[in-house]
Amino acid sequence: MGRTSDARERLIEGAMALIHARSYADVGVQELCEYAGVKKGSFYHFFETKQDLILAALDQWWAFTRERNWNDAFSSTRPPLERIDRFFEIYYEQNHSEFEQSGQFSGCPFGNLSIEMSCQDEAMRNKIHEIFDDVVSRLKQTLDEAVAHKVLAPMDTQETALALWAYCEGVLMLAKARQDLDLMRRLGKRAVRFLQGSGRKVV
Amino acid sequence: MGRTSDARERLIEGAMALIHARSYADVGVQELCEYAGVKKGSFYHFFETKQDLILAALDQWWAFTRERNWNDAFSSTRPPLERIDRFFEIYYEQNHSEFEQSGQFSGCPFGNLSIEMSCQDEAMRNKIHEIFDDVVSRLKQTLDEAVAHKVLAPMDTQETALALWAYCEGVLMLAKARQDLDLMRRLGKRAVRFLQGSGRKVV
DNA sequence: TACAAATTTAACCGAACGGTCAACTAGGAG
DNA sequence: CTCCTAGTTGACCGTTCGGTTAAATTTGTA
Repeated sequence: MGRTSDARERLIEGAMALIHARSYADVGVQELCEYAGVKKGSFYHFFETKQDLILAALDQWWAFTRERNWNDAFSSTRPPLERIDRFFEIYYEQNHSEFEQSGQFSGCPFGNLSIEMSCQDEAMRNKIHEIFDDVVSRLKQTLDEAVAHKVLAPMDTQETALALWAYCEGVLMLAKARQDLDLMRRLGKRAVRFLQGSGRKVV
Repeated sequence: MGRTSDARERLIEGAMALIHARSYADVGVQELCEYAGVKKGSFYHFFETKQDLILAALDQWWAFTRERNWNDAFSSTRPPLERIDRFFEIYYEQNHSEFEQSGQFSGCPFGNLSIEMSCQDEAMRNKIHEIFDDVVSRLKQTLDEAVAHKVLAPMDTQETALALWAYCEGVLMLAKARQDLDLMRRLGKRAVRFLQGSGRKVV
């Protein structure tokens, strides 16, 4: 069988790069193909639709992110609250190096697609929903540990994990709107402080 | 002079409705015109470009939001922390009634456009940046008052206001990704609790 | 009533959109 | 060496994209 071909890989990688920097609707199949050095006919040999490519790209990008960043941030050698700090820090570092390469601060690829597509494409919304749940469950585990170690007061860790992830995405959005990387660094550092208000009822 | 004509108004109103529900790129000039019952030639009589219409629509929508919602939430008759609560509540109520009308939870029109356009259109990014600054400055005023009334510990109110707005947008995004209105209600109620962790250093 | 400005209309532009197709090429397996 | 198939190629489809144009029509004013 006619084997070997990295066209598929190049399409997936290019897709994430282009769409992260712009948007799903703004990047066409033609441009995706040119960027990857692939003819349109080949594109449709590997993927049924443009949506299909993006779904595959989301899978791959997410697996990569999980592997590369999270084993770092959520390493069990760190104290729980430091993991949260590191979690935000890694997001910052990534956007920082992207900024130095492209001169642009594009934010979170999942968050971006989520906003653009959630009301237009159920399959994509579901995939991103799953990814978000995955993040939230790791955050929850960390919070559980922090509560068990008594570095955080007892709280509804599931809800707080959701709130924490919302905060993270919100920080990315706000910093993107201002094209202000330093804001992201500063607001990231506040995450743990917010958490410390979560367990108690102070009047 | 040939006067009267609400074509311009109808275009602006339709633009916000359609683009809020979908996205800038996904809604074309043709569809905008059909929705408003206006021919394309008329569109370009009132607006130079599609971007021009959206810029005008942002202005109008923002003026409307300011007037209608904020005089409520930020009314000086409310205690400061209640204003924050009400701020989140109003966002919830709005999305709730939109959901009942359209069966869809579209999130924040400004946040949505911000994510889609910040890296593609400087004029739009600047407008949204200004809008965000406007929100943040009202939140800061409220926090200042809360600190002065000693219902909140001393803190950097500017940074906290930014964090609060980021949280709000993040909650909108997460709830949109899940199409879960109740999540928005619940996470909104946690906002004040997060604030109470902001002033102190608890170990 | 006449004039001019504001508005509407429909026909039109080239380019790009997502997607299809049939013919062709390159390799590995029998 | 032949056959099969995964992969490649470029021409092509109808539709929509954002935007233009010039002529017609409505309108307020003098």
